Amino acid sequence: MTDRLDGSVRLEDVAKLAGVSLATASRALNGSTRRVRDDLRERVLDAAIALQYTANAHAQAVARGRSDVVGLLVHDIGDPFFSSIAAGVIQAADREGLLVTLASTGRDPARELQFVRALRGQRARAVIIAGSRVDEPAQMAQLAREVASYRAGGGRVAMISQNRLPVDTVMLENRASGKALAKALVGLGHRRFAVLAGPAELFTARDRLDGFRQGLTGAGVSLPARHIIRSDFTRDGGYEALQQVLDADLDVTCVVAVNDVMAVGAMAALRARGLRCPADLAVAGFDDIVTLRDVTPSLTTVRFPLEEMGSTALSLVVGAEGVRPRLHAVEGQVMIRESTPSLG
Amino acid sequence: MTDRLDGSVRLEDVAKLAGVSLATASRALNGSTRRVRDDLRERVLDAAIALQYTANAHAQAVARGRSDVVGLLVHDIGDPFFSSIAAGVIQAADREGLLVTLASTGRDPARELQFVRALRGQRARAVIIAGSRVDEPAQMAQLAREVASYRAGGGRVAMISQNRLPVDTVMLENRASGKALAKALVGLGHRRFAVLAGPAELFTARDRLDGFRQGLTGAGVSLPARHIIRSDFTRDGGYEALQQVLDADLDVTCVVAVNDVMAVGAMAALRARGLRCPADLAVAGFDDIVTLRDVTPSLTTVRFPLEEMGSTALSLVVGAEGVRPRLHAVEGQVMIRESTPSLG
DNA sequence: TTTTCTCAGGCAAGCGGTTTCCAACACTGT
DNA sequence: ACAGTGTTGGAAACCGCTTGCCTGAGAAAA
Repeated sequence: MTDRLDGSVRLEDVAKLAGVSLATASRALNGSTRRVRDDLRERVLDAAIALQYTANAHAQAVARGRSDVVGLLVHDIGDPFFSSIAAGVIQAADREGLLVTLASTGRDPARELQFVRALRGQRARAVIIAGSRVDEPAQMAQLAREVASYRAGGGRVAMISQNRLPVDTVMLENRASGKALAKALVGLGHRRFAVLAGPAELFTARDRLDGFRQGLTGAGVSLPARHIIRSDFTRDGGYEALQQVLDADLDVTCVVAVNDVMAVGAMAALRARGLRCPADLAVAGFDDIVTLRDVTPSLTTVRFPLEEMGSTALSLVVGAEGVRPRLHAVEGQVMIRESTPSLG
Repeated sequence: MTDRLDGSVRLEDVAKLAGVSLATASRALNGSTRRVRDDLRERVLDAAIALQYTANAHAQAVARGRSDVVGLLVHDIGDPFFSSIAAGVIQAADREGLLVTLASTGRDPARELQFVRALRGQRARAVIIAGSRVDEPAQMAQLAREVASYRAGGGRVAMISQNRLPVDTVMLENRASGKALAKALVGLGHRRFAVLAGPAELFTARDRLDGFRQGLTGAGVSLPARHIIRSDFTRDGGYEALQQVLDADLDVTCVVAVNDVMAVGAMAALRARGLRCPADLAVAGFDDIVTLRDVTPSLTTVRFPLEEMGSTALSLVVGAEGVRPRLHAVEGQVMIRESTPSLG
C-alpha cells in the first residue's frame, strides 16, 4: 500500500520495507557487479514481492543510458510476408530479453522517417527496417541521414531486403532466385512467359524481374517488353495484372508474379474468367507465404525463410558490432508445385 | 557536435546553442501551457534542428510520469488472425501518437504474465490483450492479479476475445455467430455435420461449437458427440481432424471448423485423400481471414472485422475511462460461399 | 509618476532509478 | 598490537527531462 497518487511502487518503498538503503535495494534487484549479503538480498526480494514491485523501465533506461527495446519497421504488419518476419524478430528478441516496438509504415517513406526518429527518441537499442526500398534517391538520402544520426547516438540498425545502406543487412537474393525460377520453369518446358512485375520503383519487384529475365536469356528464351505487366505489389495488383494479360491476349503458357499474394490474385482472376490453373495457364510466385501453402493448385514459388530472416536480423543487431556492415545473404529455394506442371 | 561519449544530443546542448535556459528550451519544444517569446522559440527550434535533437523519451516519461507506448499481447503474430488485429491497433495507435510494443506469447500463459509485468515496468499507457482465454481458473486468476496491479499503477487494459476479466473488452460474439452459421447451413439443406472443434479448453473454440450446436438444435438437427473432433486450433489441427472424420467414416455432408486456418487444413486433407470440396464434402470456417479469401473453393465462413476490432480496442483504452468496464460486442457475419453449396 | 498586473525566463527541485565513492568492518599476516 | 587487504552498506551525485516557483520587465491602471 503506497500513498502516492500514481499508485505505483517505487524502489524506495521496497528499500524502506526491507530496511535497507536505495543502493542496496537496487543492487539486490538488479546490480550485477556488486554483491549483497544474502540475508539482506532476501529481505529486499521479499519486500519486492510483497509490494508487487516492478522497476520503472524508463528510470532505468535514463540512469543506465540504454533501454531494452528494439524497433521493428515493416511496410504492413497485416501482410503475411511481414508478419512472418516480425514473428522471427520477436521470438529472437524475446530470447535476448528485449521488447519489440512495432511500426507499420504503410510504405510511406515519411512515416518511416518519422518512426526511426521516434525510436531514436526511445533510445531503442536497435532498429530493424524490413521491406523493400524504393528507387527514389532523395528518400533514400533522407533515410540515410536519419539512420546515421540514430547510429551516432549509439543505436544499431539492420535492414531486411536490399543492401542500400551501409548497415548490417539481411539481403534477399532476389535476382538469383528470379534466375533460378526461370531456369526451373524453362526446365519444365515453358518458353512463353508473362511477368506480373509489380511497381517499377520497388527494388524487390525489380530485382526479381531482372533475375527472371536474366535466367530466361541465359536459357535462350526471350521476354517481350509487353509481357511485363506493372501493377501494385498486392493481391489486387495481381488480379488486375492478370486481366491485362488476358485482355492483351498474350500468347503465354506461364505467368510469374513477383510475389505470392499477387500470384494468388492472378489465380483468382483466371478463375473469374472461367479459366483454370494450370490447365489453361501456369502461375508462379515468390516468398512461399505459409498461409498460402494450401491454395489449389498448390503454388510454385521461391521460398524464403522469413521467420529465420527476422531472427537473423535481430542477432545481427545485438552482440558485437562489426567493423564494417555485415551482409547476410539469404537465397530462395525454388519450390515447384502443381501450379506449373511440366509441359513435357 | 557534442563531446559526450554517448553521442546523443541533450536538451542542454540545444539550450546552450540557442542561448536560453533548459526550461525555456523544454517549453519551446514541448511544454504546451507556457508560452515562449517567438524569437526565442525560433532560436530553440533552429538549434534543435541543427543538432538533430530528439528528446529522450525515457527521460520525458520519468519526468512526466507517463509514457507514450501501449502494449499489445497476441498469441502468435504470424497468425493472420492476430496480424490483422495488430494492424488495426497499430493504425489507431499511430493516430493517437502512441507507439505499440508487441509481444507474441505463443499461447503460453506464463509468458503472457511475464509480458504484462514487463509492460507494467515500461509504464505502458495501456495494454491490449488479444486472443482467446483458456478455461483454467488458476491461470485466469494469476492474470487477473497481474492485470489488477497494472491497473493499480494507472494503466489501462482492454481485452479482445472473451469478457472474462472486469476490463474494457471487445468481445467476439462467437456463440451467436456459431448459431447463425448453423442456421445458414441448415438453410442450405445440410443436416449431417461434423465439427472440427479445436481444443476443449479454448473459450473461442468452445463458444463457437456451443453456438453451432445450439443453432442446430434450434433447427431440429442433432450433432452426435462422436461428430465433434478435438484437435489443435491450427492448420495442421484441421488437417488431422478431418482425417479422423474420414477414418471414422462419419456420415456427414458438411464439416465446420472453428476457424479458417483449420478449415483450410481440412480442405487440404480432403484433397490428400482424393476427395473434393464441396462435391464430396462441404467445409466452413470462422474469421474470414483475408489471405484465405482466394482459396478454392471459396470458403464459407463467419466474418469478423479484425482490423476494426483492433482499433476499437485501442480507442477503448485511450480516452476517458468508464466507470464500469465497457463491453463492445462484435458480431460475425455469415458469408456463404462455394465451399458449402446448397443441397437443394 | 507610482502602483499593480501580467507575462515570460530561469533556477532548482523533482521524476525513479544506477553507480561512484567513501567509510565501516572483518580478516589476514607479522 | 598494528598495518594491509577485501568486502559490503549507504550517502549522494547523476541520468535527461519537466515544472513549480520566483523574479524582473514592461504594460496597464491609477
